[in-house]
Amino acid sequence: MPELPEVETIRAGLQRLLPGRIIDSIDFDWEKSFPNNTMAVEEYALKAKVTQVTRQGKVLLIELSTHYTFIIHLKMTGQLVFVPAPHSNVERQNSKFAGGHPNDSLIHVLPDKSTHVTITFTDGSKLFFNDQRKFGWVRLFPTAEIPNIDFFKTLGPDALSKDFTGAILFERLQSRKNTSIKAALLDQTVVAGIGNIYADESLWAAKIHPATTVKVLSWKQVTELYKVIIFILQLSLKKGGSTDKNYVDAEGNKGSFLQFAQVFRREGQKCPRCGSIIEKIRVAGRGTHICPTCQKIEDTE
DNA sequence: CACTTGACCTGTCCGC
DNA sequence: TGCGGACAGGTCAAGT
Repeated sequence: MPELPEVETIRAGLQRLLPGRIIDSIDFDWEKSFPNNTMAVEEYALKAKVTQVTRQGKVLLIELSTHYTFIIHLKMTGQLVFVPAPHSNVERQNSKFAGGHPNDSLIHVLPDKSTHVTITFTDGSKLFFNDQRKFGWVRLFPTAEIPNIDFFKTLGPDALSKDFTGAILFERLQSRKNTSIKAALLDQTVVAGIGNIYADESLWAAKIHPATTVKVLSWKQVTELYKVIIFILQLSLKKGGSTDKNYVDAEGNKGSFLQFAQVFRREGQKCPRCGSIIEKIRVAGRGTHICPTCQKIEDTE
């Protein structure tokens, strides 16, 4: 369930840790976690240098000096954890890690049974792709061809980019006007980066019932929804994202945003705004958390 | 085309 | 204690 704040936190960590490193070898134990042509990997990934790490929505892009890029989707339980070389005192005594790497234990526990891809760099450091449920994947693509992939062609604006505004959200929602607002927010072709946690939190903050049909929402409501989406995503980014079960950042640290969540995973507790008991219902096939008092279905039909 | 549902997986929890 | 089944949720394929 890494969503935009989680993927961005990982990206920022990897951008500090990876550029300049040279890939020495790649191992994987599950074909679908690393669906790539062996020849292409040997020719364009091995001995390649990492140039930069970027992100589009929930997708991470590790760009290489060979003009190929690793496209990585973590789906629900994916992790990307960097571990310095076991005996690299230089790495482990730098300013941030003075006194030892904050997650020294990872050096000893990784790889584990959820590790499906391991990228080893020439300096002995490693990047582990762990994925308990095996839904995620690491794919190698020519960098120039990425914009032509269907997923990226249809991807909506990144929720934290300048291209995403209240007016744009309202406009893009018009293509999904007969579905629920929750389903529309989860649709990555409308806006990229929102998943179940931030959809529920945003709709609670905007006082909109998740099952509300998109077409009945007013301009004012959509504008308010836009504002709270940005606020919540930025707050989560500051807190290092949400750790429910599996999420950790590039160095194995958990995020603390769920401590600040108002409704997600809080069924049975009081709504912080009105005191009603938060309920868990099902909308768009997903577990959905609402305050039954603050979030009423609007019926203008 | 718009929209919904099931499949992909494994770990966990709940009821019997 | 063990076992079946529901559930967790991002995306795509297949269905209506």
